[in-house]
Amino acid sequence: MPVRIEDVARAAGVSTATVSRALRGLPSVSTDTQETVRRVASDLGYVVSRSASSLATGKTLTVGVVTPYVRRWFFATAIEAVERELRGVGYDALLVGVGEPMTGDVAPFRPEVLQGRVDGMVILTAPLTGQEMDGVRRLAVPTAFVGVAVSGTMSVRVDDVAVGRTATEHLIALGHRRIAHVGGDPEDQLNYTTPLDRRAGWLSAMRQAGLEPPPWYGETSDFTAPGGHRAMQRLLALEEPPTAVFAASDEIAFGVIRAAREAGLGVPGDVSVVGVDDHDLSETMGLTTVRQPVFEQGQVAAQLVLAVIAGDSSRRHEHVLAETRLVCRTTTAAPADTSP
Amino acid sequence: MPVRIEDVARAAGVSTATVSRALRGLPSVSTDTQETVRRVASDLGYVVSRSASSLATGKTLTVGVVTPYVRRWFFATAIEAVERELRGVGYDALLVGVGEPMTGDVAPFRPEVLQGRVDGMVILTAPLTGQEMDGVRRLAVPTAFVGVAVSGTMSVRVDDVAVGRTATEHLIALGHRRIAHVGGDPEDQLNYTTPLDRRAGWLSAMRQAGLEPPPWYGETSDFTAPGGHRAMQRLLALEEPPTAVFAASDEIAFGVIRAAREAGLGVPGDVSVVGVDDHDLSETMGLTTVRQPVFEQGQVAAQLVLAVIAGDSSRRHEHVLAETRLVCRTTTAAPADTSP
DNA sequence: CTGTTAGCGCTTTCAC
DNA sequence: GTGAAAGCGCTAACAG
Repeated sequence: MPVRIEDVARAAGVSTATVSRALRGLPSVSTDTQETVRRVASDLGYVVSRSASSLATGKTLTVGVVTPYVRRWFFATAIEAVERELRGVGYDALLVGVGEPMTGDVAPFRPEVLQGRVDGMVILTAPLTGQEMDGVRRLAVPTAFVGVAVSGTMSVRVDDVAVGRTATEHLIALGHRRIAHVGGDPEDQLNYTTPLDRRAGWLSAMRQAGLEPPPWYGETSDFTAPGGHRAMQRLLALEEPPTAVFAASDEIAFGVIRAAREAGLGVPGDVSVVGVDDHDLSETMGLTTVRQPVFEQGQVAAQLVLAVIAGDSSRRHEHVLAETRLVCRTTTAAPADTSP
Repeated sequence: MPVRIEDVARAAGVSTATVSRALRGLPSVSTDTQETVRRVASDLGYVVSRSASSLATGKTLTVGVVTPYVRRWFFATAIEAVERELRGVGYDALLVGVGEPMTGDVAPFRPEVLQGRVDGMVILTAPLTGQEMDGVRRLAVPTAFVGVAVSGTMSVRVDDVAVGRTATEHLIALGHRRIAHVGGDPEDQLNYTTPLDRRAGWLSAMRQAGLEPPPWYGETSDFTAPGGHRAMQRLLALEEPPTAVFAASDEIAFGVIRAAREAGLGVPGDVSVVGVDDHDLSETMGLTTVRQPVFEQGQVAAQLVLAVIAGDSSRRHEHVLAETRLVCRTTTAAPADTSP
C-alpha cells in the first residue's frame, strides 16, 4: 500500500539508487534529476521507510530520553527541551521511563532493549544502578547526563554544592541562625548526588558562619510538596523550630510554606523559605529560589549528543556547568527576633 | 559487533528460522530447542534488531505520543501514564511535540513523518488543523485522542461542559452571584473544544440560576498561572469585580488567587476561586477544584490503541468519558456580603 | 552523474 | 519440529 522507492524510481524514470541519492541531497546528482525526483516523490506522497533505511545504514535518527518521571517539573521541562532540539534537526525522541526508582514498582531499566534502537541518549538525573550504568556504556552511543556528572561521557548540570551554599548564605545574610534544610533522601543515592550536594552546601555555609546546625535540622523527604509539608511539620514540632528553611526544590518549598501557614506562622514574617529551581509556579507563588536553567540544560544535553553523533568527537567528554542565581521574591526576610 | 541471529543459530546448532521462532515463543518449537536457544541467546547477549524485525514484519512496536507541551501538568501526567502503559507491554513511546500551537514558533506537525514508524498513536488534546487531521487519518493506524472526542476514532476525555457547570454551581450554592470565568481563548479552537465547553458550562449554570453574567466576566487567558494572574487583574479593575472566579484550570487558578491577594483581597474571604484538574500542587495549595483523572485517561487511551493494535477491532470507535468530581478545599466559601 | 548488484538482520512461506 | 531460501525497502560499493 505505501509508496516504495521503486515506485518513485519508475515514475521518475531513474534507478532507485538515484532516487535515494536525490532525496538525501547527495552532491552526485544533477540538479535536474534531483528536482524531478523530488517532485515525483512528493506527488506520490513517498516517505522513506525508517526501518529499511535504518537496517541499511545502521543509523536510527532517534535519541533515547531516559527519565524516572515526566510529571515532575524538572523532568517535564528538560524533556520538552530535548524533544524540541531533536525534532529541530529531524531526530526523534524515544521516551524511556525508568520507573519509580524509590519504590521499584516498575520493571528495572534494561538498557539492552535500546540496543540498535537509538543513535544516542540523554539521561535525566536517573538514579541508575551500577548494572544499568554498565548497560548504558555497552550501548556505546553518545550519551549525555543531565543533573549529574558521569565520568567517561558528557553531562550538563549545575553546581549543587554552590546552590546549597547560595541559598543558605542568603538566609544567613538576612540574619537567620536557626536554618533548617529539607532535602532529598541521601539513602537513595545511586549516582544521584544532587540531594547530597545541596545538603553539603547548606552545611558548609552554616559552618563557615559558625552555625553548626543540630542534626535534626537536616530533614529529608522526596522531592514533592507533600514531602516538604510533612518534613516541615516535623521541624515545627521541635523545641527550637527553625526561623528559616532551605528546601532542596521549589516543590518541597511549597509544601514547607503550606505547613508553616497551617501552623499559624507567617511567611516570611515568622519563617523564611528558599527553594531551588524556579519552578513555573514559583514566580506566581512569590517564592524566593535559586534558579537553575532547566530548559537550557536539556537543550545543551541534546546538542552535545547530536554533535558527537555528527562526528564532533572533541566534545565526547564535555561537562558543562550551567549558571544559577538567587531570585529574591517574598518568602524570605529578616527574622522577627533579630537579637541573638 | 552486535550479536546477530545467525551467531545464535550457529552457537545453538539450529537454523536462524528456529531461533526466530524460539525467541518469539511460537508453538512450533520443541520445548528442548526452545530452552537451548533461549539460554544461548541470553548468554551471547543477543537482542533482536528492531529495524530488521520491523522491516520484515511491518510492525514497529512503537506508538507515537503527540503533544503540544510536556511542561504543563496535564500533558506531563498523561504522557507519563501512556509511557508506562506502553512499556508495560513492550511497546515504545515515540514523543512527538507539535510545537506551540498558539505562536507557531515551531515547525508544523507533519503526520506523514510517522508513516511506517508507529503502530498507533495517542494524541493529547493537540489543536490540530484540518490538514493535520487528514494526515493522521491517512496514517491509518489505531489512534486515540485524549481530551477531545474525534469522530471515526477513539477518545477519552471528560465532559467539559459538566465540569464548568459543577464548578459554577458550587459557587452559586455558596451564595455567590457575581461569578466570573477565566478560561482559554476561544479563538484558538482547532478541534480543541475544552475551553469552549468549560465556558459553556459556566454560562449554562449561571443562566439556569437566573444570573446572566456581563460579557466582561468572561475573561480569557492561556492555561498558565501568569495568564490567570493578568486576567484576574483585569477583573479586579472592573467597577463591580466578581466575588468568585471559576478558572478553567488549576494553573490559571493559582494566578487568579495570587492577583487577588496582591490586591489585598482574602481568599476565600473576599473572593472564592475554583479550578479544574486537581494539579499535583492543588492539595498543598488548598485549592478547591473539579478533579479530572488525568493519569487514568492516559492509561485508558494507551490501552485502547494497544487493544486495537492487538486486533480487537470492536473498540475501534470507543469513546470513554472519565468521571470528574468536585474537591472542596479552602479557596471557596460563602461571599462576605450575603445580602443581594 | 547514474545504474547494477549486493547486502543490512530478521521473518516467513514452503518443503521435508 | 526444523531448515532453505526468498524477500521486507533501502543504501552502498562498484562500475561505467
